[in-house]
Amino acid sequence: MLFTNYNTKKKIIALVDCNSFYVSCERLFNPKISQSPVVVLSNNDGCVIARSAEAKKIGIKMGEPYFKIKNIVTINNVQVFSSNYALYGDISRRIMTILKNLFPIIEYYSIDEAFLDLSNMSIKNMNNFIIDIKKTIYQNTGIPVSIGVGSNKTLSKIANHLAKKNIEGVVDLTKLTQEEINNILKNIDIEDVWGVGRQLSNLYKKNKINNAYELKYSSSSWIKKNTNVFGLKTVMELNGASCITLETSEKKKRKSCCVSKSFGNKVESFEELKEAVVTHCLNAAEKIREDEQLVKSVIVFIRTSPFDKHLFLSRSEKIDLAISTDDSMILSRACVDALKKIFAKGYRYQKAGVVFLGLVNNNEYGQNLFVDKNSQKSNSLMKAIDSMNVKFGRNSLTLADSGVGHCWKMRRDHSSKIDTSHFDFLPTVKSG
DNA sequence: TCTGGGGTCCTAGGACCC
DNA sequence: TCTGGGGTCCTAGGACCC
Repeated sequence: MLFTNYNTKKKIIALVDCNSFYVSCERLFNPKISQSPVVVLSNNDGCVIARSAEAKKIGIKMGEPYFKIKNIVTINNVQVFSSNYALYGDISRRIMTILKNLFPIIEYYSIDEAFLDLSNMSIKNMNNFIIDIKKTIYQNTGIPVSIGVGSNKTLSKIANHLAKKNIEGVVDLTKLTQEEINNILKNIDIEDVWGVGRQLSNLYKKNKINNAYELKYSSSSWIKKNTNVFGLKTVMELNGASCITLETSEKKKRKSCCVSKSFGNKVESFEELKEAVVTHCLNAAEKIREDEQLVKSVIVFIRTSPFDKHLFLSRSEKIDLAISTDDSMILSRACVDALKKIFAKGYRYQKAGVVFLGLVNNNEYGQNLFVDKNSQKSNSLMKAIDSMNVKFGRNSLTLADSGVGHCWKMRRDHSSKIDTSHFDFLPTVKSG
């Protein structure tokens, strides 16, 4: 007989997810809109990326282009905001800090979600316990959250999906019987299962797998043959196994870094494209320097709008650097070289971007025979630029190639302009 | 007129080696 | 001379997530 030292103790995983996060952040500083329908738009005021419950109710869909819903917005007096990622990032850090202090085993899954491992805690009443977490976050930040608990990540996602719909805002699946869980899974549409996107849900529906219950009891050999290991893991987790582990490392470092933006107005000239590409390159360079990483190769891509039926163009060029670097000068030179190779006249470009690949820690790259003596000088120059930009705002100190006019820059017609680092935005409290 | 941005991971297929 | 086949590594593209 084969013995393994698997920890067979049942896992307890909680997923904390902020409700309509970007909307909730805007409401924090604007309590007057706490009952109104509110939406937050993507960069360039392009699409709807967050909706309040009221906005959902009047039929505004996730990802819908803003220009298509302008009528609904006017008729229903919907409050519209351009996205303010500096604000959302700041509120997110506050919430994650609270959670980290309470629960050391935590995965920061996204800007508004975290997985907690509660397996080793002695919790008498799970429902009361997670209601307390919810209250603590609300009291300290003003952001409402939902919490779902299950025996693995996939089931905690499903629990959270249900928690969003009930009044308490929390759901615990760990005390339920198999039959009770199955009845719940029968009411979860296949496309609402974590890890099942558009392609997979089409495939599943064609094969008569329409809900989470049917996926749970589908043939694993069929799943293995027709999907990938992720598909299989999802099925196993629906069956209660724990296959997708928590990524709990303090700071997950990037493996790649991409900065890309659509233009506020279409761009045709090489000069303007160059300005945009260099600006994106400098922003990406600042990000990877903050994480103390070096870049092995860069990709530059440009494209016209996919909705523009005439003259569609999408091109990219990759350049491998001789030596991994974090030097803005070298990186932007490489980006401009790449752009020269792919630029074509006569197109109305809608988007440009820069991707850094092969990121490594800069201390892993210490002693290179070919690192020239100027690199130390450049190092201190980069540090100086970064600290100036932290002090005076992004792009305040930059390279001449990144331009100064920026007529291609983003549209943000609905910004709340809230800046949590500024005294003007401290809320006023009146007493007596 | 106007349709987001930033990530991760997996797989197939090519190049190369022995 | 033997020109098959297995292994590894890399990359582009696709799918997924929020």
